[in-house]
Amino acid sequence: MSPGTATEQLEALLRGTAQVINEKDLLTKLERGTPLRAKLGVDPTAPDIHLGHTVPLEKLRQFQEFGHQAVLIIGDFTAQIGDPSGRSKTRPQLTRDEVLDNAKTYTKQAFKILDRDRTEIVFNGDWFNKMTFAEVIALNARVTMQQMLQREDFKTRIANDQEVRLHEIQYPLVQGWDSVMVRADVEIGGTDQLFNILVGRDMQKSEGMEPQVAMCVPILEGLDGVKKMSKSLDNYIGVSDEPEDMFGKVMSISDELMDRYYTLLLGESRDPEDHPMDAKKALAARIVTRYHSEESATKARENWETRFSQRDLASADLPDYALGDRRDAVGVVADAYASIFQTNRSNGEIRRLLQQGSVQLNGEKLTDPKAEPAWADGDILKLDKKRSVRVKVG
RNA sequence: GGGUAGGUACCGAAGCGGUCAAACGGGGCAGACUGUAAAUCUGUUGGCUACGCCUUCGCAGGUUCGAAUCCUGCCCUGCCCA
Repeated sequence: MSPGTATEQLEALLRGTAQVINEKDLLTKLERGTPLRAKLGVDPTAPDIHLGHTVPLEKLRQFQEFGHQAVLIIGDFTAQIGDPSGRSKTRPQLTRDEVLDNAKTYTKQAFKILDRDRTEIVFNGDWFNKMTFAEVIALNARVTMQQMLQREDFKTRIANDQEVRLHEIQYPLVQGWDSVMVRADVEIGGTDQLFNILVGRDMQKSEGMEPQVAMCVPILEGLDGVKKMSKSLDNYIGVSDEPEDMFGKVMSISDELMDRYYTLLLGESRDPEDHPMDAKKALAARIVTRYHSEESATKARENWETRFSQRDLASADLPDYALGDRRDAVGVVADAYASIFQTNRSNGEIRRLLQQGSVQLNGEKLTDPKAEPAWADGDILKLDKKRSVRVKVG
């Protein structure tokens, strides 16, 4: 992509955004022809980034492609406060070590999307950890309580008689101050960040700076299609997920959600002539290609087809499960879940799964919890609809 | 500081001396149907060495044959007042 005129850039940059405050300011800034500083703040509350995070990251990269400077703020400090955005409850606070660990993997993954050479990484702890209490108070004096309480999240919580703790009210302030510190021209964020970003504008104005443009991108829904994609809800597709997983997760979404993913992740709409399933396979393959490679996408697709369309587990590529000490149905299934799928299930739960006909051994339902089948090398053990393993003995 | 309403399983919310591992709804999980879709239907949803046993109803004690339910103290939250 070449820099293009200011108007061309504007048009491209506005694509896929939900709200921009305001377009005129953005155009003015673009017309100056000097590289803009586009800020994106991320709180490393969890190590892995998922497709939900990629929406603003892709937007940031678009700025880079036009020759602008990306400023990625790692909220090592803010992560410890906990962003109340979209939250109905106070977030648990993280320790500094957890945050720094998360930050490391986070940036590594972010560079799957961003151009490293045109990204400036800063930690907001660099300035906040140095602030004196007097300075903190002074920061607080810049805004009014009423302004902070205008925030939707707080309003609803208050309306529902739920607690709002004072430190949460500080969050927008802190995020806003980041904008001052990095002299942001534009701040990118999800629509739930609008309030915080606007506080940044106010802060910059009061510092005599030109206010940043608030650019909000839509929030990506998670696999359930309702709630926002997040690690804690376990409804996410991680950019580091294995190709097979990634492909499978995309295939499990609803058709409506697929349309949403098409626009938000690929920036286009799907061909309504295509069969929804084919469209979904295409989407899945493109996502896998983006974060892995075309080969792994093709492979993932083929394997998915033999496994789920043709239900041919025998020729599918399945993880190997080395039989442990226990040989009874409950023991083996529990162990397989734990060792291969990192899923801990209680014996009672496994017993239920067996009785409900979830488990199959070489295509035969295994319903007796106490059964001790004669396990053989290469047995196909299907734990549930989505999870199967190939048994290895000894 | 005073008054008042509360703290029940993943969430919301019943229960208010035994029949309570705790109604109901949501969510989750599994099965059927299918396109590993949605919708729908069914089952299930504390743990275990399982017709029994153990741990749960903010925490700690107490009353009682017996407590989520009664009493005492403590902790926490909302609301009103100061």
